[in-house]
Amino acid sequence: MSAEAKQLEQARDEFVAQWGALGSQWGINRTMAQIHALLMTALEPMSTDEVMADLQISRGNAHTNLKELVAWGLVRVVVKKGERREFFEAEKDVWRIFTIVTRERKKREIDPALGVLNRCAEGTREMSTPEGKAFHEQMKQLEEFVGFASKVADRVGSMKHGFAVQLAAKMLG
Amino acid sequence: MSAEAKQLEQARDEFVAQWGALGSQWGINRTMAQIHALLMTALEPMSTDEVMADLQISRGNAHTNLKELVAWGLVRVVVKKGERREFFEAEKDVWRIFTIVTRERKKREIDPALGVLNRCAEGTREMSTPEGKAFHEQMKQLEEFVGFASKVADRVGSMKHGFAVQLAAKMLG
DNA sequence: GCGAGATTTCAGATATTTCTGAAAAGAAAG
DNA sequence: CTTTCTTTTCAGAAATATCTGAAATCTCGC
Repeated sequence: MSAEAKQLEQARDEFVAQWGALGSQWGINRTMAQIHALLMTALEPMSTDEVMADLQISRGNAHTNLKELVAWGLVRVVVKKGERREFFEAEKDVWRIFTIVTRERKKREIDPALGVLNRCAEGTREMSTPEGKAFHEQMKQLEEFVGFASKVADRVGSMKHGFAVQLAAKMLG
Repeated sequence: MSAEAKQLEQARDEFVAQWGALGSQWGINRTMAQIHALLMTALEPMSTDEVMADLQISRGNAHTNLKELVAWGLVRVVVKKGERREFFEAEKDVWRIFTIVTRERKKREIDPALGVLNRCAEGTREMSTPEGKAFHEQMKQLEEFVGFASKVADRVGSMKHGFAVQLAAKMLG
């Protein structure tokens, strides 16, 4: 193997390992993040067995996390002709990855919060004591803000790349 | 206790419990999120012992998480005259909470990612094989995007509320 | 319908994170 | 300096999350 190939392998290994570590920080399963990193930097779709071998993980683990990535929409199943096995291919376009993650995180992090705040604000609407009023007020403010974040996430998550770039330019300019 | 006081207590308990559960989703320790919820809805600063009693947790746990919240900047230590103990008070302004969390998450989630991508892009800059070029290209695109996210986070994290509202209006309008 | 190859599931094993409780260290008051 | 109240630390316990490996299920070609 050439020196360059070795260097590439090393860089890719670091990327996979570190992306996995970062995943943990992001509240994403380490293995799921590693598989994502592996597929993002693969030239060809990979089979479950290839993923297992590369990351040294069990079939069950590989399977579960591949399917989870497919559920997120970050990975597609690919069928090759003449092949009975499934192959997996990651979305590589950075903007698409971002919009997918935005939508997914909104669903998991923002929407449930909004539900809680709604109920807590509603249940204390008519209160007359200072404690009750203060609590209701705090819930209302949180609800308003999170509701706003929800709208922003929707908007950003469905933006076309070009439009986002324009908006960003305005923002940073 | 009046019916209204009971209802309030119930609403607050739900808020604390659910905010804690949400914390987990967000990659934040459950207890830390619960303490934050408790303090955000407290009229007066609370002592460690009050927090322990309300949440039914140990002193070590209460202490560690209170100090972590102080380190984030979401909670302030308050000294009352004639009192030897420390009291704790949460930041209640929603926009300030948001900017604090934005800065903290940037530091923990975005900056380290940028470091990894930088190194991986640099280490493969001069490669000549298709594999090497493709990998380098992918790293460069990720780096560019995450670098951009970093700038946006900085900008948002230091915006005044009024300005953010204006920008948001443009964005959602 | 049967066999071969592939996917899916899940009980138990591991690893990781979080919590407890008590001991040590610190700090104000006398 | 000593007492008393408070904060801090941390080893071991408990709770959670994740992974393994093998058995069950599915699916295609014949």
